[in-house]
Amino acid sequence: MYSRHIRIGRGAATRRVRSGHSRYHLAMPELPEVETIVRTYRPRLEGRRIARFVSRWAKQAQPSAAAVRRGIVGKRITRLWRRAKFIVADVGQNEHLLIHLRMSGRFEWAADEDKSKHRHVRAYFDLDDGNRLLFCDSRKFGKIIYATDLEAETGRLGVEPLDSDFTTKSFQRVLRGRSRQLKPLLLDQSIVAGLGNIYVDETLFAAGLHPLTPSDRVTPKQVGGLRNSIRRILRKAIRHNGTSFDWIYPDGGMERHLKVYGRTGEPCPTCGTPIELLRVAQRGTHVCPRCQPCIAAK
DNA sequence: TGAATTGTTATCGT
DNA sequence: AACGATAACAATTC
Repeated sequence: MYSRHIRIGRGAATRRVRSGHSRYHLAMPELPEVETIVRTYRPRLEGRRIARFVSRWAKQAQPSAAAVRRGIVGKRITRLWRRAKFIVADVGQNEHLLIHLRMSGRFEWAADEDKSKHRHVRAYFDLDDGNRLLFCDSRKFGKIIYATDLEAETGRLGVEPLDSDFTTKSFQRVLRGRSRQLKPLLLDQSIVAGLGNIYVDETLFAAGLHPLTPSDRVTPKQVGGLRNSIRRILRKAIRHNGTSFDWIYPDGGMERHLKVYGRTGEPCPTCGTPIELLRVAQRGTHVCPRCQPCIAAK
C-alpha cells in the first residue's frame, strides 16, 4: 500500500491517495462515480419494497423528512437509474426518490462487517428483504428528495454528455452563443450535466484548452475535440468504476489515469512541463501551461 | 485556527 | 436589462 501526497495551495490539507485507512476524505462524486454507484446498488435495490425510512438530519430531506417517509414507505423500487449526478429510484407512477451525494454522500449496508464505514449516518432505508441501506454524509450537503414531478427537480439540468443528442453541433451553438470561461461553463449543470472539478480539468487538458478560454473563442475543430474528450474520458472513468481518492469509493481505479487533476508540480504526461494549480471559479484548477495556452477574450 | 472542499443560489458589476 | 463573474452558504476536518 503506497500513498501519494498532494498539496493544493499554501498550507492546504494533504491528500493521501490510495491509502487504505485514510481519514483525509475528499470525495467528489461526479457522473462516473454516480453511475458506478447506481450499477453497484441496482441488483440489490430494484424490486425491493421500502419498509421504513428514518432521517437523522432532517434538513437533508426534501420537502421534509415526513414527506419523504410518507412518499416512499411501502413502495417498491421499480427502477434505479441516474440523471446527471442524481441517483433516481422510481417508486411508483410519477413517484421518485432522488438522492444527490454532493461532496461526501455515500451508501453503505448496515450489515457490512466493517463498521468503520458507518460513521456519519444521516438516514437509512429498511428494505423488505431485511437489509438496511445507510446514507452516510459527513458534510451533510447531500439531498434526499421525494418528488412526484421529476421535471421540477431535474428540468433545469442540461444535456447528458453520453447521450446521442450531445453533439458537436449542439455544443458549438452553446459555446458560440455566449462568452464565458470554459471551466465555469462546463461546471454549470444547466448546460452539460454531470461534470465536476475532476473531469472538467481532465477534459480541458485532453482538448488542449485553457480553463479561462472564452467560449466564443473556441474553434469548431476544438469544440469537436472537447466534446469527444468529454465523452471519451467519462466512458473511460465509468469503465474504471470512477475515481477513488479514499475509502468512499474503494474500488474505483480512474485516479491512476488522471493526467492533471491532483498532479500539481508533476510533469505533464505530454510535454513534461510541471502541472500548475490555478484558482478558477473558486476551484482548484490543474493545467499544463504549455499544452493549454491561455487565449485572451475578444 | 482558519482555510479548503463542491454545487447551488444570491448578489455584484458591466 | 441581461449576462457573466464572484461571493455566500451548507458543515466538516485537521
